[in-house]
Amino acid sequence: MRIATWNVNSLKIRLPHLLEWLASEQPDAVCLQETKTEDAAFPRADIEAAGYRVVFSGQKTYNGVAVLTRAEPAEVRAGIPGYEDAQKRVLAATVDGVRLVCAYFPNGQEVGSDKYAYKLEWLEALIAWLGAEVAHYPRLALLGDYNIAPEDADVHDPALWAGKVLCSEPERAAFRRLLELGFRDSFRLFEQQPKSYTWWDYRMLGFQKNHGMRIDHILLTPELAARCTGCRVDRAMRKRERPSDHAPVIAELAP
DNA sequence: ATGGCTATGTAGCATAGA
Repeated sequence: MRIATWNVNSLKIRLPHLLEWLASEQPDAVCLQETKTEDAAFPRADIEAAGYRVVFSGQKTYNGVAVLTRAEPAEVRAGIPGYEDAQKRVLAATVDGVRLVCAYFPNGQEVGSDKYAYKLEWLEALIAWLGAEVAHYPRLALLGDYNIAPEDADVHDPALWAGKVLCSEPERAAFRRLLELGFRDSFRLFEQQPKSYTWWDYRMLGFQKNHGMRIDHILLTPELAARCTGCRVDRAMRKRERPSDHAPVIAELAP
């Protein structure tokens, strides 16, 4: 089973990229973030024509998540239970015996800002919820744009980013707390190229210079990690005209 | 040091992203 996550930075703009990528990579399940699309305007027909079922939770302009699956999804739930949030950031579904949680973590803007406080509060709610979920779903994958670079090795210029949003200690501590729930970082289960990133700034030739960060992740419960045979960043679509600033991350799970 | 792009909403810029 091939599962993937991709922050598309507007599904409307990126739909041609997505359809081409689905055809070439043939994933069994895909979690999308930043669809920026209201549910009424979601391009369901195009995605179904490509051979996927799709569920989504979106809003105008900001945020928005979707889960595409080859098989019929079950137990579809939007949001973090008990955490009221107008921002559409979380969507969960079960497919092929795997509980998929698609998440678009808050950016946080700047350490000390209101948005940063919201990010930390949101992280608390997520961790509390997932602590219970992993007991209920031993085969759970948390896929998404975490907006956290877990280690300095995940940042092209750690000195420049030290203590800043995406790299601050409270954010990294939250990531470690996810690991303490038993999650494994699928990317780090395998030997990888140094300076592997998933996001590059549109400005200043960020991609061409590989000035990036690894902020999109696939975390797996131990049972799924034991089945994981590979994880990679797919940079191909980032090289195209009008790309998303994020590249997809793809993990392979043995039956 | 800042921000250089990109997307959206909406009609000339403001906001947000990371």
